[in-house]
Amino acid sequence: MSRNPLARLSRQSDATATVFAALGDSTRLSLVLALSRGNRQSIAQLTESKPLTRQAISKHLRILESAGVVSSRREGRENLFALNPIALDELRSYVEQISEQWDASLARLKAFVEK
Amino acid sequence: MSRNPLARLSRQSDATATVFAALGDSTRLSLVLALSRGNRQSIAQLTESKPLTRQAISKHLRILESAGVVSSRREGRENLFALNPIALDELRSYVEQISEQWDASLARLKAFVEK
DNA sequence: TTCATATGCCACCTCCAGGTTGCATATAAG
DNA sequence: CTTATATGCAACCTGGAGGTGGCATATGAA
Repeated sequence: MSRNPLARLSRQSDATATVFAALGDSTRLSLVLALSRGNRQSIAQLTESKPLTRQAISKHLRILESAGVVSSRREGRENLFALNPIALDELRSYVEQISEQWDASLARLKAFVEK
Repeated sequence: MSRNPLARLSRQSDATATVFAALGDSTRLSLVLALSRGNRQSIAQLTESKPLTRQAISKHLRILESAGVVSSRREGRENLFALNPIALDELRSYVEQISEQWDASLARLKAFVEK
């Protein structure tokens, strides 16, 4: 088990690409936005405000779910969706790791130049 | 100009979806990773370690560039690419805003239940 | 000058993401 | 029981994403 941050990032990168891809569609991003209010919402509710078919929204929700961004639970005849805060945390940590890596290398470069 | 955080998020969301989409491909994510070491690298250099054609890598780099994740500068006969830290900052801020929104709504819910 | 290297541009191919419609089914409401 | 609502599933369509190879061109090296 290496502690090399680049190696760690590279190991995670496939799953991370999936999460990024899930968020890389404006419809899905708007769904995430709608769910970020914290209320669990059914597919029908999430469809109401959007110019798409219920089936389209349903597909998007499945994509978000299989990426771990969202989780669902059947309740009666409706399927209620909510954000999965864990995915947000992982995403944030990934972005921060890349930023830090980048900042570190810039600092190294600066130190070298000023030497 | 509303101060409503959801409205602000929604206004940004199109550009943000583009950035997420740019990072939502494992090849491009690995390019970002390679560039996160901080050295400017040419297309040929970035292609070396990958099982793809130079043209494919070139296309991916253009996508990253038009999303603002990367910037390039022609130098002699080579085109040198580097990470654009601004995009990373914006991404981080977006993820954090969604997280905060989510946390706030959970807190509200908790307060309501415990009332 | 001549040769090798680094890119850009273009045409072309294949496959899947994003949408739609139609039909079946389960559950709530009257 | 009958009707309306909420979803799931499957077939189908279309455009663009991701790759390739070929050829032209600019620049560094011998």
